[in-house]
Amino acid sequence: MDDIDRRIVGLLLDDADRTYAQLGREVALSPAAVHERVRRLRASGVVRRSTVEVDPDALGLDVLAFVLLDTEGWARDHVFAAAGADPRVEEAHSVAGNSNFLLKVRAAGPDGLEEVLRMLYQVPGVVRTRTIMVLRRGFERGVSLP
Amino acid sequence: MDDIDRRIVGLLLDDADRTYAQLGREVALSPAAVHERVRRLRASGVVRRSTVEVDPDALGLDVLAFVLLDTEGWARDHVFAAAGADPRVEEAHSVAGNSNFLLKVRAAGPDGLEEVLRMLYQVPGVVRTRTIMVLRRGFERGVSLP
DNA sequence: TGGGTCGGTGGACGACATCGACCGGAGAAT
DNA sequence: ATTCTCCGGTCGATGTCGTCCACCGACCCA
Repeated sequence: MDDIDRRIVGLLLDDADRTYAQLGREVALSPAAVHERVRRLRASGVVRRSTVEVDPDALGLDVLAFVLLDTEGWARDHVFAAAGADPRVEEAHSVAGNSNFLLKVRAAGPDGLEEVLRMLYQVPGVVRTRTIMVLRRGFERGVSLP
Repeated sequence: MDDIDRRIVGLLLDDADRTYAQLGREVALSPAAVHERVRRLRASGVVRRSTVEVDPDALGLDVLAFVLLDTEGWARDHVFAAAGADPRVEEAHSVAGNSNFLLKVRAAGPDGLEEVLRMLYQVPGVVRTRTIMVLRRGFERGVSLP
């Protein structure tokens, strides 16, 4: 994980369609050398997978909300399992503060969000939810390098 | 944007390295037909770009937090602009509830997070922040189709 | 000094993306 | 009802690119 690796990761984060020849030109290496570095970045788990960034609205996913979850007792494993099983929950974190968990939920309409909330109340230990509705998305980008 | 398009998007979300031949087999279409559909999905903005999912820890980004932002007056444009200029802010949303904005911040160590907070207080209108620190990431996946 | 290892180069090969020519079916207009 | 048109598909050709292999130089340590 040297500086060249970090530059390669940064370039791939920006656009994973770059060819090895292009990457090689940008980091002053042969295509084969870049190929080998990327292979190792993937093998070591630094690069997990390549995916595609989509417009949620185009898929009808027009509701975005963050849900704070309050629980009683140790509920982490149940919460993560239940949340992970619903594709509408994009993220789940255990957090510090007044609540125990924070989920990011994206759904097609308010009904979808409500279904997620109902599902969450089935989870043993969950006693309260507080939903922060997103009015307007400023931006959503993934990890990006400085 | 028919059902086949949705299936293609779902497959690309899962793994964008699939060849057109593979995609074609999965949706019962020729490689060329899939190629044309993907070209149009990109042109129409449904698919924005292809990127790579990385392990934040491998890049030293070990701090994740959500920051609730309280403002006075109309501060949206300033907030989004300032937040967008800092690569440590991965998301920024205008939200309903007790606070006006919700940011997702990922940094290398607590110092990076504090720098982001200091930067935010420079933004005209910002009067308070509340930071929700993530103790443990359950999962972070992007949009996924049911 | 000399062998071993690691990471790089260059070239060859086959797979794949990409394009063009052709084709068939659904609608619209006559 | 028939013909025209257009959209979206298949098929096949071509050039680029990913991928592998053999070789090489630098560096480390005995």
